[in-house]
Amino acid sequence: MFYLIKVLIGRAALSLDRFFTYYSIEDTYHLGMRVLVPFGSSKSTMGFILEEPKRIDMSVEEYQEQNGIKLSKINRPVDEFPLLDESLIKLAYRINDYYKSDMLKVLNAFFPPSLKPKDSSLSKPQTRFADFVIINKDVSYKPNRTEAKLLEEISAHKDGLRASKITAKKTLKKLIEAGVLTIKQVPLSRIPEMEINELKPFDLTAEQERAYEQIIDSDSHIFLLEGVTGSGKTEVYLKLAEHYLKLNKGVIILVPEIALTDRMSYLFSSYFKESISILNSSLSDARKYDEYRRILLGESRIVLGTRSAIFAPVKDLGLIVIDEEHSSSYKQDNSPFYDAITVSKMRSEIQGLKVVLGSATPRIIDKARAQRGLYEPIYLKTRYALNQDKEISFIDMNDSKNLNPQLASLFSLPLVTAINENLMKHQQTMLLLNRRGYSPIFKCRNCGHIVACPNCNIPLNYHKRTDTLKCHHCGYQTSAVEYICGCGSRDFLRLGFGTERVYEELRFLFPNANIRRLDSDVSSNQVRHEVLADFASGEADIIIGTQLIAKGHDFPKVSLACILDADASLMLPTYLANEETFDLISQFVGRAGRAELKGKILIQTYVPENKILRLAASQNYEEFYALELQERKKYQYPPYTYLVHIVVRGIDLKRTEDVSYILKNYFLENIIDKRINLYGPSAPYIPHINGRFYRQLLLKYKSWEEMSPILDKIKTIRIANQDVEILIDVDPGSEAL
DNA sequence: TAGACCCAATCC
DNA sequence: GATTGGGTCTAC
Repeated sequence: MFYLIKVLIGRAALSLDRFFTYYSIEDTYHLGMRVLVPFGSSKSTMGFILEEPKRIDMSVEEYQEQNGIKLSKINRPVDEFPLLDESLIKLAYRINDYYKSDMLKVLNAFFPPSLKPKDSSLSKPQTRFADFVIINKDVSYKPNRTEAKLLEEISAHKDGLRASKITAKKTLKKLIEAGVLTIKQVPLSRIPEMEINELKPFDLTAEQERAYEQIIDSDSHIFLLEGVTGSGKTEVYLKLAEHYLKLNKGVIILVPEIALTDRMSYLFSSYFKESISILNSSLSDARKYDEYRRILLGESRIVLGTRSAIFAPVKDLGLIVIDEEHSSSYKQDNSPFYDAITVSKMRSEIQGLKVVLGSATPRIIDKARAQRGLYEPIYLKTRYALNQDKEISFIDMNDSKNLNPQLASLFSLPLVTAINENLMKHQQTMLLLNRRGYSPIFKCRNCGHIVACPNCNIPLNYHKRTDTLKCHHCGYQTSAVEYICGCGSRDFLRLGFGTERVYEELRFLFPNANIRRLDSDVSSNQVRHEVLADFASGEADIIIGTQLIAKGHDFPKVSLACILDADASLMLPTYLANEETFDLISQFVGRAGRAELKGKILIQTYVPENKILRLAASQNYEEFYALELQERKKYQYPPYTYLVHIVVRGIDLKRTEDVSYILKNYFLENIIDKRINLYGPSAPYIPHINGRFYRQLLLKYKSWEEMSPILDKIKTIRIANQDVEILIDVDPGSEAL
């Protein structure tokens, strides 16, 4: 009698995306465990058990003979308990099937860094242990005075006292020898005690109460909670989480990014105290592991985190909330290219749980699903404690009346006047420019050459503070002072504006103002926090930033908000350009005039009549939705068709092109009389990144049942062309590179 | 002629 | 992905 154990080898290779079978005499191996197995020439390789081992009632020798195969013996388990339960393994299979990935990449997305299959994590510290001293109550002993004092100290601690905290080592040793005290190894959490403030109990408004009841009572599984900023979605989430916790069920709350988790995590941790785990990328690997362990053991029942928290192994998950569901950060832009919203729906189908998608401006595709009855729509309309009184002006940057040759090109006359007026009133100003660095173009004064990235061949951005030239695409950077043009010149023009330059220009124009800058070049989270805190407290007069300043934060004293280059994102080569522009601008506009102050909004644009800009400025989501839906229909984009973006990349240009044509021919043969259209192959906007050449294809399809099997068979092409990578991005976040 | 180097094949 | 083994290249 023995057990047949199918193991997925934890090494990334096309030919290893299948099971290898081992045997064991013991019944210690179960679904979801990591194990060590001999593999090829290596004695010990990490693998995963993704199917429950099968008991075979004959000897290993007999079985090998009957089936004509040789089985190796499994070495040992890695974990004392399974990391994944049956529902998570089902989820992994579904993700793998939908996103046309491979199991190892999918598992890679599931685990925190220290458990990821690739760096086998065995040598790394996993759980930290510490010695704790506990009292043996059944041993009778007459302590002397010092001993009694120590015993008293220890008994004050319910779970024992940390051995390292005891100074009376001799007494300790003596008592251990006498058997009164024992040393116990206790797993230590690296999670620091959170500063928890008492949160006043609150009541939901009638409208919030209605939304809450509707979600709990309805038979639907997916809800689209549409509510403007300030309509109190967060309070609804809190009460929902509380409800599920009372039912002894777990909850996952997803937020777009760390900057946003601050307010939300403060609120939730104050409310749920030690039963919550907060996951974000700034945690150390060790802490991520500790949190993962707490979730796995059921110590924390509520998980608040960014995209990857959708895989949290929460016990008896009952509810998933996805806040700001329109955020592009829920889509992973590398393999397995999953979208947390799609994954949440899969978890819902597997586990029968409820999903709440919340947003003031839902993704077009989700709004359409709600309209078609796939999601249950819920509205929170009332905006409270907010001043709706706004004055919006569009500044036509083509109109010379608005410009002054003395001023830098991004500063129109009405803008400078408005900032001056606002400064005189001691009110705050926010400026948005979605471009970091000093200038986007670094051009030789002698020969006119524009300095480009050696990897990507797109213009390098000049950064003044570090005096470097940076590629915003691949991260390449080089010193600017030492740069010499091909023509021998060292004299360069810096053209165009990034936030760094706007900051410098503002200092020059308004020397007495207190000005701050916030973009992803502002290095640490700590500093970003300080910048935001300074501005929120009213200490700073002006803040210039990228989209980081548009989202989430509450700045009650802002009365002027300006978008310096509103058209920038309209030009993006994706069908989502309008949607992204609308989101960014409407959110930014929402920042001004939130309290008692009247808000003034200035929008600098070369297309002042553009409808998207107009609707965004007036935060008219419903009308934008209707308009954009017509556009999508006209050009056959989601939700009228669905997309698959295929990227081919390789070291060798010729091979990369060849494979892209192999794919083209393959698709052409297979899409005949199916509702599938093929576009490409084409060279993407940036055809060469980090020494690799890129080509892309786009598929538009109507039916996944038709599309899916065609994508499955790409595996054969992959195997036949291993020198070139083929990336399949189902439901891409942008269909062009 | 040993060692360096490269490529393809294999892994229960 | 890691290792192996075989084939070819190369330097003294």
